[in-house]
Amino acid sequence: MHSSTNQDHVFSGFHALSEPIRIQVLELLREGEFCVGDMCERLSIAQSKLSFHLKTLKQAGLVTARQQGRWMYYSLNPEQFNILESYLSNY
Amino acid sequence: MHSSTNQDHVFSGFHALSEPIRIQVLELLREGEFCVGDMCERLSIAQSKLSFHLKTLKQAGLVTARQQGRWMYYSLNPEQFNILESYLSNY
DNA sequence: TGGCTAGGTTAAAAACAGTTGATTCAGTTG
DNA sequence: CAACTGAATCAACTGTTTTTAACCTAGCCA
Repeated sequence: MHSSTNQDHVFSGFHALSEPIRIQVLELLREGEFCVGDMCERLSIAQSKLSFHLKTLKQAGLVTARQQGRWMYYSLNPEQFNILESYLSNY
Repeated sequence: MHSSTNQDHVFSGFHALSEPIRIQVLELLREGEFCVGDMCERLSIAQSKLSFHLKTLKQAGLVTARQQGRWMYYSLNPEQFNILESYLSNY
C-alpha cells in the first residue's frame, strides 16, 4: 500500500500540519515566496519562534528554502502536499 | 477559500493523524468495524490507553462510534478524510 | 577590517500530550 | 436486586513540544 519509510515522512507531515502557527505560515506562503523578516512582520511573531516552526515545516518537506545574500526565502513544496493527500485517499 | 471554523476541525484532524498508535487504529479500522476489546487485543494495547486515543480520533471526526449493549463499535468516517484531503488540495 | 543585520541555534522554563492503574458507570444476566 | 463486564474517566506521572531570551554566524557595505 505504502512503504513504512514513506509513512515516517507522512507522520512528520501531519505533525507539522497540526499547529496553528505553522498553518498560518503555510497560508501566507500561498501568496508566494517570503523571507523570514517579512513573515515575522505579516504574522506578528518573534523571529526565533518563526525559525523554529520553519525548521519543522522544512523537515516535514512542506516548504523549501533558498538563500539569497543575507535573506532566506521560503516557499511551499506542493509535491509533499500531494504525498499527504494521496495517503489520505486510502481511507 | 475555507472558513476558520473549518480550520479548527482540520487542525484536530491533522493532530489526530500525527500519532503512531492512532494510525495503527485507523489502519485496523480499514478492515471494518471493531469494538474496543477486540482492538485492544489486535493491537496489544491497554484499554484505557486505547480509549484515550479513540476519544481523540472521534473528536477529530475521523471515526464514529455506535453502542450496542455493553459494546462500543468504532468505524472510519470517510467524509472527514475527504475534508482533510480537500484542504490539502488547496496547496 | 569593523560594524551592522538577517536569520539560525541553544538552553531553560512553560505548556501540552500521552501513559498508567484505579475507579466509575451503564448494560446485561442470573 | 446483585454480581459481572466492557468501556469511559480520573489523577498522578512521564515525556515531548513550544516559547523565550540570549547568543552565534555569515553576508554585506562603509
